[in-house]
Amino acid sequence: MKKDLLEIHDDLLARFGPQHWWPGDTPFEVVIGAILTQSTSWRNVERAIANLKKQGILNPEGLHRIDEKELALLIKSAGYYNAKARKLKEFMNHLYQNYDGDLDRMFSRPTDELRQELLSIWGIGPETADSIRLYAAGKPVFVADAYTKRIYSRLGLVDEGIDYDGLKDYSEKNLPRDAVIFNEFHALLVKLGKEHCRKTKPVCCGCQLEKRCRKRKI
DNA sequence: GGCCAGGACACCA
DNA sequence: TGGTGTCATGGC
Repeated sequence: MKKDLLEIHDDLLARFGPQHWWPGDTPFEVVIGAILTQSTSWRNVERAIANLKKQGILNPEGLHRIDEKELALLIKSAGYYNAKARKLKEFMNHLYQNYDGDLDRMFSRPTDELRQELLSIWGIGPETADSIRLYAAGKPVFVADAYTKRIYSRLGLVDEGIDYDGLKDYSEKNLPRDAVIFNEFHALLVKLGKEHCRKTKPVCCGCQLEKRCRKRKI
């Protein structure tokens, strides 16, 4: 079974090439992007990030100081902007109250404790917490998302009703525990999902995995 | 003009 | 515990 997911990883890597995830110049930028991209296309997030950079506040001090309502207007393009502004401020408050704004200190905590801590912050759920751990902190944890579920399900690897932790556990048990592979595989699954496994497409049309897909709509 | 996008939370039965 | 509604912009 372990060979199975790794084979898919290798197939996708050969097909699409390295994805160079996560887009972001610093770990802090990755954290902000992970929150902003919740249920939102990355293209819309890029505009919001560009606005924050333009204002010179894409750093811990800048986002800690800015007023929540003012922040909401700057990230408007990312959608759900009021909710996301609150989420960003909740994270910043936590970071300053516990680590004096030092992200490295936060990331130095044991991986499991870091997850629990991130989940305790309002607005950070399982996927965002794991995205932060993998792509910002470099921890070897798998990030499952809607594309992972759709693709695994269509390949018949998991049941459609599987939850987030089930997807994550399945992936981690069937792949080498390697941050580089977890990083690339998640990015490749998103790439595949965007191009070939959209919600309204019943199968992964045209891709190398087509033979393995079951012709059913989920 | 409808569907969808790199989720999470609140509320209710 | 599981299902549903809400948050919202922008590309296709």
